[in-house]
Amino acid sequence: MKLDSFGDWRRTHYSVDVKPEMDGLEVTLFGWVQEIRDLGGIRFIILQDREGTIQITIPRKKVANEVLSKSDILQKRYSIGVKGTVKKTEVTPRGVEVIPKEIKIFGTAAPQLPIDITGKTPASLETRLDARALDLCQDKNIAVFKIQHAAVEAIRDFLFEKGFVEVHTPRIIASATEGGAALFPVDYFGRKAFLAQSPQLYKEQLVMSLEKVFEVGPFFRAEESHTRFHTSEFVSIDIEQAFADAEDVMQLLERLMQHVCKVVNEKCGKELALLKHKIEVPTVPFKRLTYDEVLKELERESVNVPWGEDIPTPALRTLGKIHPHFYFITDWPTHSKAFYIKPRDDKPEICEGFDLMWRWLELVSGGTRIADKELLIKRLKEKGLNPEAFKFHLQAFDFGMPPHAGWAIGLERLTMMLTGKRNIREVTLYPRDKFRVTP
RNA sequence: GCCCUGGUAGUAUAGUCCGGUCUAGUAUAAGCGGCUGUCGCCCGCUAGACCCGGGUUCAAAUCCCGGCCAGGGCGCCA
Repeated sequence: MKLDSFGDWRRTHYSVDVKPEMDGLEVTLFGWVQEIRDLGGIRFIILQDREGTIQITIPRKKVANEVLSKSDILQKRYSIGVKGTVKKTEVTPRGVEVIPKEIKIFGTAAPQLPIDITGKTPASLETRLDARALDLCQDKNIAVFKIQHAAVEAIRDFLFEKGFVEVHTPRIIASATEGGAALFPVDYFGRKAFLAQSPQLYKEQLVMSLEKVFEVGPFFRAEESHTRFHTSEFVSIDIEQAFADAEDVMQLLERLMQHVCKVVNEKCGKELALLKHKIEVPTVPFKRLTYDEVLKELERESVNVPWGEDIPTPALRTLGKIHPHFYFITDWPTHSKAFYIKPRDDKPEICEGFDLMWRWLELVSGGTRIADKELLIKRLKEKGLNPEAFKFHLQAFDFGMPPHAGWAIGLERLTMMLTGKRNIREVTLYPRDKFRVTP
C-alpha cells in the first residue's frame, strides 16, 4: 500500500484534550486505530494515542468520498492522522467525537496481531513479552511506565533540591570488584572486562570531590536467580553523601519515599485507577526494626533464622505480613553485609547497614561506609577478597576520604510497589533474564 | 541449579485423571457478507491447533521416558 506523506500536518491536540467545549473546532489528531466498529451506514474508529482515546465517527452518507474510501482500508494498529471537526454529542461516554475531513495512513499493521490490544482476550506474560512493542501499546502498560516516569522525575527533583549532583559512572569495569555476585564478562579489546553490577566503588570515590552524588542507570548481574523480583539487567537509583552516616541517609530516604508516593498519587490518578491500584502516602519516620528484633518477631511466628544468617525469602514473606508497609531493618550482623559497610565502633559484630523493606520486598539497601583504609583492607580479607584487586579503589583512601553513607533503590521493585504488579518483568520495558535476551 | 504445575488455532481456554464418534468443543481475533449511534456492537458464513523426539498399544491430545520452554516456589544473589 502507498502510504501518505506526513507533510505539513502537525498535531493540534492529544485525544484526551478534545473537549465538548471545542464543538465546531478543527483539530489534527495523530495516533493508532485501536478498534473499528462498522455498523454499515455509520462507522466508528477509536483513535488511540499516548494519552488516551477519542472516537472518530464516519457517517457514510455525510463524509467526503476520499474519507470514506480511506476509512475502508483502515485496520487495527494502523498509524493514522485525522483532520476533522469536533462535535459535541450526548451519545459517547466522553461527550465528544470527531467527524473527519481528511484521513492519512502513515503506517500499516498485520491483520492478525499476536495479542489482543483491547485486552478482551488476555495473553500470557510470555506471549506479551515476545511481542513487547505491541504489548506496550496497551493502555495499562502505558500507565505502568508513566507511573515509573513520574517516580523517577520526583526522585530527581527531590535530590536536585537537596543539592545532589547527577553523575554517570562506568558500566565497563576491570575486575570483579565486589566478589560474591556473578558478573557478565566482556571482551574489551582482547582484555577481559565486566559489566558493572553496581556503581558502589565509584560513587564512594566521588564523595571526595562532589560530596553529594546520585546516579540512575542500569546494572548487570549474572545470577542464577529465577524469581519474579530478579532480572539480570535492572535500573538502580544510587546516592552517596559525604559527611553523613546511615541515619542521615535513612531520613533522606524516608522523606524521598513519602514524596514519591505523594507525587505519583497527584500526577497519576488516572493511571492508578486504570491499574486498580492505590498508593498510601506513608508517614515519617518509618518503623525501624533491628535485625535482632526481626529474628524475635519471626520466632514468635515459628520461623527460626539462626543469628548471623541472611533472612531467607519465606521468612521475609512472614515479616511482610506483620509489617504490610515500609520499614527499615537495621543493625545487621557485619559479616552478612558487603565489605564496605561500616561495623559499629562499640560493637564490631554489628554493622551500620540497613535495608528498606516494603512488605516482604527489599526495595533499598544502604548504610554508613567504611572511610578508614586499614579497616577496609581488613574487611576485604575477612570476606575472602584480595586487596590487590582493589588497589585502584583503595588509593582513593589516600586522598582524603570523608565519612560517608548512601543507598541504592531498585527502580523496578519500586515500580512494582507503585503499580501493584507482581512480576518484575511487567514493569521492565524489555526484561532480561537467564532465558530471555530478546526482543 | 532444585521442586511443583503446565505446554491444544493469532490469543485465551475445554478435553488429559479413566486411551477409542475428538471428524478436537468454546470465546475472541482474522477473512468474506449484512446492518446509521456503536462503545466488550450485533447477525451469517469461511479458514485456523494437540511443543519436539522416542516408547507402550489394535488404537495416543490423553499413558511412559527424554528434551526444550513457561508460570509459581526454593536456592543463589553488595
